[in-house]
Amino acid sequence: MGRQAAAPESRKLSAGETAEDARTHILDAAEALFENEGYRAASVRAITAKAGVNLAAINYYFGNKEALLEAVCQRRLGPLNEARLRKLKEIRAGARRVGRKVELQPVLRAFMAPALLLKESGGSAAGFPALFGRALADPDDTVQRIIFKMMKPVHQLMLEMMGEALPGVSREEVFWRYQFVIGAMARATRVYKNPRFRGAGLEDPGPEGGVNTLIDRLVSFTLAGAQAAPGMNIKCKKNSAPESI
Amino acid sequence: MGRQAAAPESRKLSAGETAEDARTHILDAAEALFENEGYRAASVRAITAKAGVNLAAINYYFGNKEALLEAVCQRRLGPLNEARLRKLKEIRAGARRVGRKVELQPVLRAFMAPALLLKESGGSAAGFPALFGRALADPDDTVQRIIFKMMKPVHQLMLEMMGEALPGVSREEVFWRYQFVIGAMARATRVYKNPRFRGAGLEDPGPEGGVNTLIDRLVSFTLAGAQAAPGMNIKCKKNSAPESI
DNA sequence: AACAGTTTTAAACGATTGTATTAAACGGAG
DNA sequence: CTCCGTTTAATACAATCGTTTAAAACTGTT
Repeated sequence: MGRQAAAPESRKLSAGETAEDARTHILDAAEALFENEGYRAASVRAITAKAGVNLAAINYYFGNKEALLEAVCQRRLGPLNEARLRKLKEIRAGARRVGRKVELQPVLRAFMAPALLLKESGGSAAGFPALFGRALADPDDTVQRIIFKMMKPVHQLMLEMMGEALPGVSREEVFWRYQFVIGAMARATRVYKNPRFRGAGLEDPGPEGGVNTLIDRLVSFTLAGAQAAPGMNIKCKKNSAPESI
Repeated sequence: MGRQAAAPESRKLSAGETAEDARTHILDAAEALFENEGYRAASVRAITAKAGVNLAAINYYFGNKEALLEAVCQRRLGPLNEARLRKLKEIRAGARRVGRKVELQPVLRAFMAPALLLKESGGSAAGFPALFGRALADPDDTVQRIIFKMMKPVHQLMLEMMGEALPGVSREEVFWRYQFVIGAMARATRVYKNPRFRGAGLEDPGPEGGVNTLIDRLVSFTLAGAQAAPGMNIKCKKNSAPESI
């Protein structure tokens, strides 16, 4: 714990802002490597090499590798979750104003769109959704704790508003439908524009292969799924006709 | 590469079957540790210690750690995918027999049920679905290659049959809906019975908290999602009334 | 009992990991 | 210029990684 909090706090750089540059370069390199290799596999040596800084720079600026991961996530997930919460509360306020219950579709869109829109934000942020999609399933406890802490307010509000939008559906049922939404979105962030899936049934990006199309598909899928009547599909495999339409 | 294929091939053990026991103990320990720690983080020392065998046993029986992961996956995913393919072909044959198109609901059930049913198969296999759910998002290339190779036949048949069950839906659209199905299922395998999510909006396991309930929820959600009309939810955010129902 | 093949053991290998240390280079203020 | 706080640099550290080696222990057969 020797040099605790050695990060610069005086902030009186003026000329080249080199310190802020180094931090940013490290964050960018770490984001890219965490996305492609995972948290554990991305070594501090690889990160510092890619960032063009010295090996010790990570410990100097962030303390340790775990704090770096937290900073990487915070940089993107902070504004992203703020946008989500703002939009969700806006939706709820709008519904209150006209004395109606919250509508499910804009809620799902408010949750998913900000994340996927990062994908076409030219800069280095484009890689974060995939990184986050990975992190959701990362076995590392460090990753899980960081993600869970940052997502908790969003999770709570989403569960509350989905519950309101789905009257008569039990809390447990709402919980699971929200999990399915998360799963579908997380999968999308990892598959979209991933060269591994090129040609695996997906020939061209298509005439409308942009992120907006993907968001529409996700919202359409999860909206119908979350509104589905439960238990309709139990034990009707043999006697009924195969299709109706 | 020194001792290539040093695995026992003569198979003339008779008394205690100790060799097969060691292999099985290693597979069980590796399965549990891969599930909880991930492929990279689960060291061969931890695996062999948990299995109660010598450190060198993994290299002796499997060659290296990567081959061990492949064996772990093969042991569960082999029979599992066989069951899936058998059921899917059965469904298709049944549809052909009556001259109709394949129905989507049994297709989704045939894909998801065998995997989730492992969760309540008392033995060590119960941990595999979560392991597989993780592996789907694992950043490690080794993991991805193994999973992709084993899943390819299932993926191909699923895409084909979902395409048949969804006439008029483009191949690209079918591809994405299948990805959403995979994502929802993968998320379910990792959340179900995970102590981390206990109390996060899910108070009790509920009176019907078994795997069958989860499967029904998944099938219900993904069936409605995959059958949803696409693009219905575009551009209706501002001018229309906040809610209609 | 002596042998041959299989399995288990203890020890060590080189490589890589995250972090700590210590000194050198930098840059504006006095 | 000199000084001082900040940043960079090279190097070393202990720990752990997957794998290899060679000898010991065990097995059933002759």
